[in-house]
Amino acid sequence: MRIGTLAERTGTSRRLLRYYEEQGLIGSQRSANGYRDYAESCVDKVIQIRGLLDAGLPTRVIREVLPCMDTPRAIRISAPTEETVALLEGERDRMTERIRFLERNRDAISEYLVAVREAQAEGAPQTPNSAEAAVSA
Amino acid sequence: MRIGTLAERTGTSRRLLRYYEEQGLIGSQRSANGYRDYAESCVDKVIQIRGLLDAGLPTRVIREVLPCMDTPRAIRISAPTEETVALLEGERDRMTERIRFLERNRDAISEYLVAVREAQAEGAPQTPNSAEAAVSA
DNA sequence: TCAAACCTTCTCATTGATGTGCAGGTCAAG
DNA sequence: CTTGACCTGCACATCAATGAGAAGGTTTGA
Repeated sequence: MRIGTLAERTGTSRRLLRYYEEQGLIGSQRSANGYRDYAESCVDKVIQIRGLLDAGLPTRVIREVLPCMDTPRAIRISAPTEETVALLEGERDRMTERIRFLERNRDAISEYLVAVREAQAEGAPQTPNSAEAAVSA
Repeated sequence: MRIGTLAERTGTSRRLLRYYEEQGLIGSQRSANGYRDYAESCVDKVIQIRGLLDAGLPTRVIREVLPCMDTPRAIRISAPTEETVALLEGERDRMTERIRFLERNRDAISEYLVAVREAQAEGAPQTPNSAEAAVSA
């Protein structure tokens, strides 16, 4: 498929897809006229890239990790070197750390939201902002 | 405490602490000589800022969120506007999404690592890279 | 008291990562 | 021939963070 189709199907701009290619995150064939020609699997790949970037992983890491998660999974074991395995183990651990971090902070926000609701429900049903004056010092 | 102490206790650079103040994330008193004087609570605050930034929240959002998470929690509810609450709910959901995504991808890496180990153990004990030739197409 | 070592201040400039905009040109279909 | 999708390449935008330099405060020990 061409870049416009991929852009539409993944919800990213054409420009960004070229950027990801430049960064080595995705690849493409070229048609005779020079147009990029993407495989079907690129759709999932791009979505995955978006997710990983949004999760805070830098492109450098995604570039390493992504080839190991090709679909269909079973086909490609692709003989990693020991260094690659070590790197992946490291990344896996870092991701676990990151997950914990996110959970802690999300929970803090959640707790706050609960506290706000409670304060609004019991404390000041008439003026929702009345807590401020009492506390703002 | 002065900036060097805070930097040491939070593991951030002095430079970055000044930057956070410039961004409105933390505050400080000034001593007679102009030196910044930080409250004890700043230690936790800075660590939390680090966590939230790492979680992908922009400073603009953290600036909104942070006053809501002051310790001790109970004292300050600080009357968020409805917009802030909505924003926080959005961020909370986005973080949950991110967590799910990270978990999925981390698990994919884990699975891959397991598959690699199995392949190495059973398939080709003599040449660890022999899988590559069979698959690399 | 003096000086060296260290800490702090401010400001301007820069880096690195993730994108976006746009100009100038090519290609293909109506 | 016009329109729209595509190409390359350069510049720009934003955000978080850092570097460097000049000037002044603080501490400590000779």
